[in-house]
Amino acid sequence: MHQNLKKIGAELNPNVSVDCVIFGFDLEKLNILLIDRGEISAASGPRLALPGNLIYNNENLDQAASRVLTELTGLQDIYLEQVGAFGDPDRIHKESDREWLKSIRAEPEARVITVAYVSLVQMSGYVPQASSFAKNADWFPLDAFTELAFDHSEILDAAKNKLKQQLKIQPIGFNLLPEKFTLSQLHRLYESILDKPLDKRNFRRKIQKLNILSNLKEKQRGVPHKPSSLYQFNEEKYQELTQTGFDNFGF
Amino acid sequence: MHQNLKKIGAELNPNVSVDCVIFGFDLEKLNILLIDRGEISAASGPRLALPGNLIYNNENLDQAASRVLTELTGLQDIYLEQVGAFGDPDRIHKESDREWLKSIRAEPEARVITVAYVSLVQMSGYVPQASSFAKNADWFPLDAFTELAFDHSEILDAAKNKLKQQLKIQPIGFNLLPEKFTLSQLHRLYESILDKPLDKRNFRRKIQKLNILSNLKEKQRGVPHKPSSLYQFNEEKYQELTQTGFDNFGF
DNA sequence: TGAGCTTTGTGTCATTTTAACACTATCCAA
DNA sequence: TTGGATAGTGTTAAAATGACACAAAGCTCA
Repeated sequence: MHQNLKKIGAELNPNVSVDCVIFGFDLEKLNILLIDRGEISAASGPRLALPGNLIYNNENLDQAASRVLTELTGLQDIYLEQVGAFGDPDRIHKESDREWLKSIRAEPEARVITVAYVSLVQMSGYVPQASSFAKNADWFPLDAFTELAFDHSEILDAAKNKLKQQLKIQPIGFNLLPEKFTLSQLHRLYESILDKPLDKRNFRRKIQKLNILSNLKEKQRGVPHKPSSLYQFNEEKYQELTQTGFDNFGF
Repeated sequence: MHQNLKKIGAELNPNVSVDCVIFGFDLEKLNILLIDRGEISAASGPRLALPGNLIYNNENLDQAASRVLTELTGLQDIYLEQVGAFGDPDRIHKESDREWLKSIRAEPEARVITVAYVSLVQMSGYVPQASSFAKNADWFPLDAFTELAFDHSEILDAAKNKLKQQLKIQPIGFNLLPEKFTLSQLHRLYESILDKPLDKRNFRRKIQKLNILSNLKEKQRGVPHKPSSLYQFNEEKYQELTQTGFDNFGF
């Protein structure tokens, strides 16, 4: 039987976990990083889940989120922002979830509250490598979605909303786009996050007024249409604006 | 010695707590509801703390917050909104805090992460009644502040910020003001929350355009100056706007 | 009783921001 | 060379913002 361990030092805390919602952009649409839990014998629940696991007692929540993300997917050095805590007593007790937990946890029946984190990365820079209990780790398009394990669909929704809000008070894009990018790509990114079309000319005017873009005197090559100018974020101004924020970027 | 209890059913969870940041408005300034932990013998740390305690394993976080608030301060039926989780491993291990925890917890050394909640109430409607381990519960002005127990000052800051943000995307005031109130009172409320002066005329113009106020054809009485018109929130429109929100209420 | 104190309540104007809208330029491919 | 695809650009009308000052109304107290 499972006994509680004394919760000091570097022991896993059986009651608190972290989950990571990692968004990636492939220059067309948003994707999310999920792990595959593999075949679940009896009740056939969803196989996909957010990367997440119990915390250790000697690490803080932010550290735990980074560690867990790395352990399950190999991704490193990602800035994670807290979304909030999820603590329904039954959140992990669906039949298919319990079965899986039995295979990976010392106290599979323990009540676990989880703290969710969100981040944005440039997909091409991060190739997931599954390990630990993740059978696989990969990017999945955010649209056309199936159900996730536990309450992870709910967490994903909360993360999406957080992201939308964030967009209104901070510049976003630095982590999601390659170093050189086109305004159309940035435009698509904003449309993906806000999940609504934005007028092209108005978008360009507004984003330019933020004064965080440098127009490299360089053009796309090899595209079967008029080539676009390439831009770069002015890192200094971008960081400055990230710190101070703006009251609203009213789209 | 303290043994871990099996974490099922209605047992306290030694690793997760909730803390409540309750703001009240006295028509002049913001106040916050705190409990007094009483005399602490040895190390003389702060006596004041946010009302908070461990959760039970069979309740969700929102329920736990409501219950704990009621148990410690007597306040009931308050809508609480989550601020976030705070989980530094040492957040409750200052000397004065440990000493106090020994007197009220079965596992005073356990690692505890806490989930913070925030709410707004009309002070006059809620008279705190301390009980449980709260020696006293009362309102304290938000300005001119001393340190709080644990990491509660940090939590308070986060709650204040949450409140400021909220103000920009939702109407606020319904819970904080008496049924009939003046525009000046609402004005002071907004200034208190945003912690900056707002132009009187511009404020009035803007708030009126929201279309959530009914001008009662009634005036203040007995004030030693020109009496103000009294207003009421149009509950229907207020709720509607609370649901849908607005993109920005740019002050 | 009227003079003084205090707070209410109100409008304008210049500037900025917003939303809506369509056509030409450039490159590649066939 | 033509057709297909995307890039890039400006105007206008309407709305929102921020700055700003003075008369009206009630109370108090000398």
